[in-house]
Amino acid sequence: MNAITVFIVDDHFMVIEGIQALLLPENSIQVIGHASNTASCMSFLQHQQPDVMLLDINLGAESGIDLCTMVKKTYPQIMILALSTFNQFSFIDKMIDNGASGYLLKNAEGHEISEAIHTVIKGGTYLSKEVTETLKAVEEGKKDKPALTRREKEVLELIADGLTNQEIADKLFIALSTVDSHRKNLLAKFDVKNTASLIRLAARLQFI
Amino acid sequence: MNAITVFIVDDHFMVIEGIQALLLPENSIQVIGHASNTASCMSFLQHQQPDVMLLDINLGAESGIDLCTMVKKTYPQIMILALSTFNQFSFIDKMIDNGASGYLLKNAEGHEISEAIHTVIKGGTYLSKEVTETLKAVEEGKKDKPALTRREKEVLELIADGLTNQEIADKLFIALSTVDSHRKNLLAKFDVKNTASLIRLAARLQFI
DNA sequence: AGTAAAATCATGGAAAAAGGGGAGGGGTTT
DNA sequence: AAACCCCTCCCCTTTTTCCATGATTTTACT
Repeated sequence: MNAITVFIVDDHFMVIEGIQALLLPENSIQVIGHASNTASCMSFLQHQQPDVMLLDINLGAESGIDLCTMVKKTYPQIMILALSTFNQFSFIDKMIDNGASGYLLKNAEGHEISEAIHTVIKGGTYLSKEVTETLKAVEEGKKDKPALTRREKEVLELIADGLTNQEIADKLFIALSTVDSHRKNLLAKFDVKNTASLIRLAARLQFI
Repeated sequence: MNAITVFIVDDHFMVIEGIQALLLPENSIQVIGHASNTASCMSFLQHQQPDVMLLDINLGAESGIDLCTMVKKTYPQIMILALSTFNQFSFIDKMIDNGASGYLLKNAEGHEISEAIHTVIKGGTYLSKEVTETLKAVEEGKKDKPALTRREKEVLELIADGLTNQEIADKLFIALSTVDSHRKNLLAKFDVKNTASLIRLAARLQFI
């Protein structure tokens, strides 16, 4: 059986060296090259395609997420294993969406890398343990965000813009008392008791 | 002349391997060990002290910044070179404050590491080029942020926490009218006219 | 067509914030 | 010593928000 060929894309020289050192003792895996940016990666792939690609999601100014999409479009048979320091939902989600077969954190143990490579080559999906936990936490966390109605969002925005209830009423062509109602509902939904905490919480939850 | 001894602290196995691989050809530098957390680092230092320590600022759950302080307190002669993926002012600033002699980004070229090590061993300070630029940018950026006094920051935090002026006064053991004054000054400095816009702006400018 | 949710409006009162103006004491800088 | 900033405090007025309670009309969905 031939060794699995692996190509590494990372803008951190240290990491490329590290992965190579870690995979050296693995006879079933062979690192056939590496790149530190989009251009040199695509240029390499024109001549030779690995079985698995270890791809850092953060390539300095460039985006590993975009590169993932590009590679998958042209070479769908290459299995991509995302590599990242960030255990953040937005990244994980995007990479999986864009065709990655796994998400490996850089603090992975030595054996995890080869385990992940063997998993994805068989068509499986490999996620670091912490990553799985993050995905779960996000699912649960979604419940923490209050579900706002269209109008409530609108009013919230205007409050954050610094308008008073009267000004909001004028802008939306509704009565002062209506704005007051929406505002009360906002305070209730966010479970806060005044504007200051409302705005901070809304900001943290990315409503504004 | 003896080789410079180096100790590496990083929770990313790949990075440790990578640095070792990169420093291997350097005859003047010898890696004498590595650790991936605070405890094993301190325990190593009890038996042996390196000339230079490469210290990741982000050790998973632990903080490299705190470790830096600890090490410098007990072994002031060890030169510490901060290692990070993040080119962020707050980190850079804290590490330098806590006694680090340099700040190296992980996307450093191979030769940068040994260059940095040689610089700090001579008592100099080594900052990656991008880091220097960040520091400059922050200096300029400061002009956009209003300069708040100690007390104003304190009051701002408490407002954001949702406390009323009276509650803040009680907490800080000052009169209601004083809190009122600070609040008025905050509105003036941020050039806004009410709490909502104050909090949003403060959040965007990273005050809270 | 029926009903649940959302949006609309109202009244009245208490609490808090905003606006304006003034003032004294402590510390630092020039 | 004068100038300056910060922190402290006060008074008074107006505006705005917060709270309680209740009701009507749209809109959206089964």
